[in-house]
Amino acid sequence: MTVLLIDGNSILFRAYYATAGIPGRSIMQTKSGLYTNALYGFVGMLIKSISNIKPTHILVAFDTKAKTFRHEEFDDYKAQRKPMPEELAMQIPAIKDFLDVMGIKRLEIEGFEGDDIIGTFAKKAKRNNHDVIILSGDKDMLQLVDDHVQVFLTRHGVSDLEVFNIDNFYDKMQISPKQIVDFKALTGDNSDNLPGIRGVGPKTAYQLLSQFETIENMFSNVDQVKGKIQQNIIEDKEIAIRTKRLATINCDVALEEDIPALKRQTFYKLELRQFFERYEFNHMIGKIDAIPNVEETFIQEESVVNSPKIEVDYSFEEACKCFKQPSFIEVELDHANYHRANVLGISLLFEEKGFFLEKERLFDEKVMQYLEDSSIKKGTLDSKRLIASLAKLGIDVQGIDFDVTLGVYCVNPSHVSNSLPTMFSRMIPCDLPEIDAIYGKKAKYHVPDLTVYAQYSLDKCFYAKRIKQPLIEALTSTDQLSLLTEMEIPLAKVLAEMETNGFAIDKKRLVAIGETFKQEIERLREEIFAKSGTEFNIDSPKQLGQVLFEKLGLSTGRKNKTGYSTAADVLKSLAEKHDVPRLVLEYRKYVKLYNTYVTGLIEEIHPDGKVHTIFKQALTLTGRLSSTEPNIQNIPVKTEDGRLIRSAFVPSLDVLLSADYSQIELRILASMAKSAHMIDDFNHGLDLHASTASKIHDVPLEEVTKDMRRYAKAVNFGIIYGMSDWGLSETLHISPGEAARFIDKYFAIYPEIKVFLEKIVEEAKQKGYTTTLFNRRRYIPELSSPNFALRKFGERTALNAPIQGTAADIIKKAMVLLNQALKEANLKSKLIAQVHDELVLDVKQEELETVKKIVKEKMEKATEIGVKLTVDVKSGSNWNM
DNA sequence: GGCATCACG
DNA sequence: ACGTACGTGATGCCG
Repeated sequence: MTVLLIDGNSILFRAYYATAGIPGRSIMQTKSGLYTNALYGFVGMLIKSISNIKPTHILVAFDTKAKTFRHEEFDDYKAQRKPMPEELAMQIPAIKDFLDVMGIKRLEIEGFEGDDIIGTFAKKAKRNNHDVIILSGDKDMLQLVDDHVQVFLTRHGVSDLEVFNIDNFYDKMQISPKQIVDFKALTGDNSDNLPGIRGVGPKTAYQLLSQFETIENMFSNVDQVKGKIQQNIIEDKEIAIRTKRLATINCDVALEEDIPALKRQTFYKLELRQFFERYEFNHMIGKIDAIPNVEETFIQEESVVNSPKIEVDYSFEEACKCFKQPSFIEVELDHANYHRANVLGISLLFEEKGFFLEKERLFDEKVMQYLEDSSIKKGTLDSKRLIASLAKLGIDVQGIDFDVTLGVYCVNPSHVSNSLPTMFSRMIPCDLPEIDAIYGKKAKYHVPDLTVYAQYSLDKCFYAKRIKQPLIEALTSTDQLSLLTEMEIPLAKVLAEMETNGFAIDKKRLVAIGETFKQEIERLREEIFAKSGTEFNIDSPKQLGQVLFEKLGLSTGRKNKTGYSTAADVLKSLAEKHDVPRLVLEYRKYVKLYNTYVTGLIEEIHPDGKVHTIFKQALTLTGRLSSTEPNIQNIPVKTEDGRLIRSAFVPSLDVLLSADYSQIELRILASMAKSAHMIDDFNHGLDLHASTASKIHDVPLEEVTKDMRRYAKAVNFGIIYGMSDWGLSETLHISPGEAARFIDKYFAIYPEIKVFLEKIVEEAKQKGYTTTLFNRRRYIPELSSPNFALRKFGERTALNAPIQGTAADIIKKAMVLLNQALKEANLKSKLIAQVHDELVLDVKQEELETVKKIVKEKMEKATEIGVKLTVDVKSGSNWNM
């Protein structure tokens, strides 16, 4: 039996200072701003120790903030010690969490230091003939070394340890373990603020201890000490005796627990893995298997799941008998992109039994009836994926009333993960494999045996079913259930239809446009080479930087992590001085258009001549959608050449219709802040930016110049993003002073806005999250960061998220209402895209006027927010309108 | 796989 | 003194 006793505070300090405060390197943090450097060092040290020492019992002892008997006895004890840095103190709860996850005993006792707890347990352990290893960064611990006790001291960092035991002790220290305290009594200890005997340094101390062994013996024979030191010894005797007493570790602390309480408990890989994910120690996840558990091997089944999992039943007849019951359904596909995939089959988890139906079975009448029966409720992991996948087989899935991913998204958008095991294990113990473990990834992608993916599929349902109730409870308690059931779940169906509808692309036109871009690129490339006098890879920021800043000697602008920035604004400022930066900007524009929007887009065209994007419904932290494969939310619009790309987006019916909310975020701001002026301007159909400009400059509306409007517009937008005077000055190319005056003037005009912005940040700080009109939450942990920049970031996020999120809510509601209205009116026209504040429809010519009316009506009336919502509707033969 | 860049609202 | 507007996705380079 080996007992490992760890001096928690001492190791923490070592771990913290080993990686903090190195010039030019900031303290390790997670994305959300949690400091993790000490945690990281501690975790690494502990895992290494467990692996090497394989202790049966472990204790981590901590100091408490309370005073100890040493303070009672000596006011100045450790008086000069700086307080623990805040960045370290805040990591302690995480370290304690880690110990709990690892099943390791931890202890702190008021009135005693960690040392005393360790000394006491060491004494108990050796009485029972256990081997003891003490881990610390503090040399004081060396006094505990004896024939049963070894001390491992940190040397560099926390994982490089030096072993002290009874055999090597004298060689290393030239004194015995017991003399450590005598040595301190003679020389004093600066770190504990303990005085020694004046004039006695290490050399004299060694000499005195070899002569007298202990200080008590020395005092009894002080006449044998020569010279001036004798006088000091006599005068400082009491001080030295006190120092010895204070430096001596108390090995007789009255403890309730004995050695058996330190026995290591089994740890669970899943919990540990969750812990590593939470603190972004990603590379440690792969090492979990190597950590010896209590029984050396991980007990996989024990209490990982409380109820036995359900085995797949392949019997079709048995499945049919359950078709009156609600179920959880998951579809298995042979491709990551469900629009390009073939259905392998579906798993159905009923109340007690689970089945897998292969694709062919889905066309059976009884199955189709079950799936299309809206009165029988079904839960899913991703309803949009299920609906779209089965729609291709001609099955119109009905009755979906739950979607666990959307449920988690509503509870906390940051809890949604690409990895189902990660997402599930936040709520319940989960040993579901990663999808890559079933299908492989990249080049290793393959469809495994039916039995493999069928069981995997059913397992997914199993976990989904188990977290349904906790999710509903969570959503009910936060008043978010209707956000899920009345907004997100109905929207999933609408989005599935939109994606399936697809957006038609005029490929010939796109190719032709691409040809002209290609020529431009070639021409610009030659000219750049000629004017810079060298041939290089213009696409490499590194090489471009060398040419611009070294060869051509242009003045360097911003720097970034890898070198000098060659970003657009930097090149723009250089364009006046030299042709090359101007040409590079042109070149980049065409390369972007060609690579991303010609070549890239063409690859995304399906055999039906359309692109079928995937709207990510549970990804953004604000509630917006995002779009991938291809992203149809960032198709160029700002430049003439860019708009050519848009002209290749065409109707598959007769005509395209685009409807966009006019300045919806500013209207939401006006509404939330109850800004009378701003609400009035919007309700009277005024140009808000012009109106703002007129108020700022105190001129009539007619006298507002273009520049005045442009400035006002920048301020209006900046408000939504939580701008600073500096940020505004950068975008407007004015001085920060001028920008600050603009902002002051703005708040004087709209005082309610200022109050609102302050209130919303304050409330977010207090609650830890923000909410939208429809109770969507975004948690903002950065608000409590000690890091100034992160905290400021949190504040900007806090005022942007409710606005951006409410806009997202409103258009989502409008989409559900609009889709419903189009169906009820039996129209063939259909929704095909959403771009945050814009909806695009593919319209039958004869329905155009009707559809325009319905779209405008549904969007403008989607929600009443106390400010008029205005929608502009356009139509055309392509998306460039 | 991270970074820089640039497309959108 | 800090470090600098919110939210996304696709691409090419580079270690």
